[in-house]
Amino acid sequence: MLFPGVQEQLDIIERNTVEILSNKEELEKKLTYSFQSGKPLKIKFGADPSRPDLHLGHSVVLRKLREFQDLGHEAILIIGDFTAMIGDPSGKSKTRPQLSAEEARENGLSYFEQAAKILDAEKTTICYNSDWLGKMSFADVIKLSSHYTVARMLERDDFERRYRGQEPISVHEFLYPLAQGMDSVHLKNDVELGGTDQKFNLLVGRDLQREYGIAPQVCITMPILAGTEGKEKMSKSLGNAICFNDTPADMYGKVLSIPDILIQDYFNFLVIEKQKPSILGTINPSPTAGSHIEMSTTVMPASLEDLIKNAPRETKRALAKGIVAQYHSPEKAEEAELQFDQLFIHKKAPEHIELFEFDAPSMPIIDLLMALGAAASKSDARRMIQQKSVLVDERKIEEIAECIELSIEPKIIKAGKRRFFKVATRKSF
RNA sequence: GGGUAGGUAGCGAAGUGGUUAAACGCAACAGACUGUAAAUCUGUCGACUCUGUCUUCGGAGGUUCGAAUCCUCCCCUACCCA
Repeated sequence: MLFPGVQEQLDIIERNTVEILSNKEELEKKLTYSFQSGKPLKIKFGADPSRPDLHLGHSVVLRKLREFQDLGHEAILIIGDFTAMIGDPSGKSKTRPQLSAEEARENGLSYFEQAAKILDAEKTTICYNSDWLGKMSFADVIKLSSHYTVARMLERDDFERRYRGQEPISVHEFLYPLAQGMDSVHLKNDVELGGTDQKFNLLVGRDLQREYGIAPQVCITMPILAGTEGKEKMSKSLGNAICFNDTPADMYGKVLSIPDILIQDYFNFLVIEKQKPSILGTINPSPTAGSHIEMSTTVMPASLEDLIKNAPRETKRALAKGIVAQYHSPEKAEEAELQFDQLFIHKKAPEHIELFEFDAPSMPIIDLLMALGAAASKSDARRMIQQKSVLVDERKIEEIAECIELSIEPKIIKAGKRRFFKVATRKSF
């Protein structure tokens, strides 16, 4: 196995990271050993299968894992099915659902399928931590917990904050970092990746490896990506996430909606390194200065900072297109952009609208909205009509009791600013 | 085991016998505006057979003309003392 030079590897690995713990030299040593012996390093990343909807925030770490793969190292994705089965109640009173063994496996599989959009699936090792954690006896657990002290646990900033704030901390919450650490003991991995919020857990793994006589892992933390609203971290439950499985149109629109100050981070963390120049190259840095005059055809790609400053809109559009292209395809990205312009600039219905067919010659508009899932209740549907946000074939619905005639020829229903449905009958009456 | 404070709509949080379907904030939805699904402004935001009706304030009973508000029991959560 041939690896790139150690320095070259370091440069790639170090990019976009927040911290390398305990230090870069340790990583360098591992890389050097690997380079000389021809043995790939084992890179561990733990996945939480209780939330199998991957979003761009996850991609930051996954991308780093992919970079390791491309350098010839072994990526190990650990599905934390054991911990998911117990149900992690950290947070407040958010009784997390306890997953059954099957659900945990299923979610884990779904996680992997999504992660494969970034990882080299062929070269990824998947492990389920129930395989070893599930076999531990109570005695093993007590022994494990004896390796750590309460004081050290309380070093963790959120534990400390909760303790001082007289908020509850369950004993098993102390066990979570230890369980995660046991994964590292079991795998004997060389490096573990995680977001900065995982720093403590990563370090526990390092400590435990040492306690169990294994070479301690290097911990690499990656930045936490802000969500589309620009403040909180990206998270499905906060509703500010862009998911791998979002449709091209959704994804494109969501990227465009981020505040301008986020463009730089998104570009740096979410765009594949080698695609960056070509994306920057497509942006016309001075679109505002006379749109009909082509200034120069041989401009060097401007720097990202300049582009954001001078052409935020164009930069963001290129970013959005680039991201959609990654998760779908360049064609879909192009299509998403056209559709977006169509919808928001030209205020027209998109070309592809989902068709719903019914077995009735006509339906009250309220029932129709319910059936389409456009309204949560009849009251909700009523409200939408009262707010004059429902259009059938461009005609605004004014009457709550109105019946819509259905035919084989589909009608287009617009509910709100950007929800469209096509409705038709299955047969003629 | 003892004590204290609590459990209110998706979340947070007022209300402590009578215009209270329940203030306010967030989220959500809609409209206007916009390079944007951002920001801002405006409106909506329990359900229904909708100018009215019905069901909600941890659960079950009870007091009362009338209860989220008072009483009893139960369940749950947090903290303090042991």
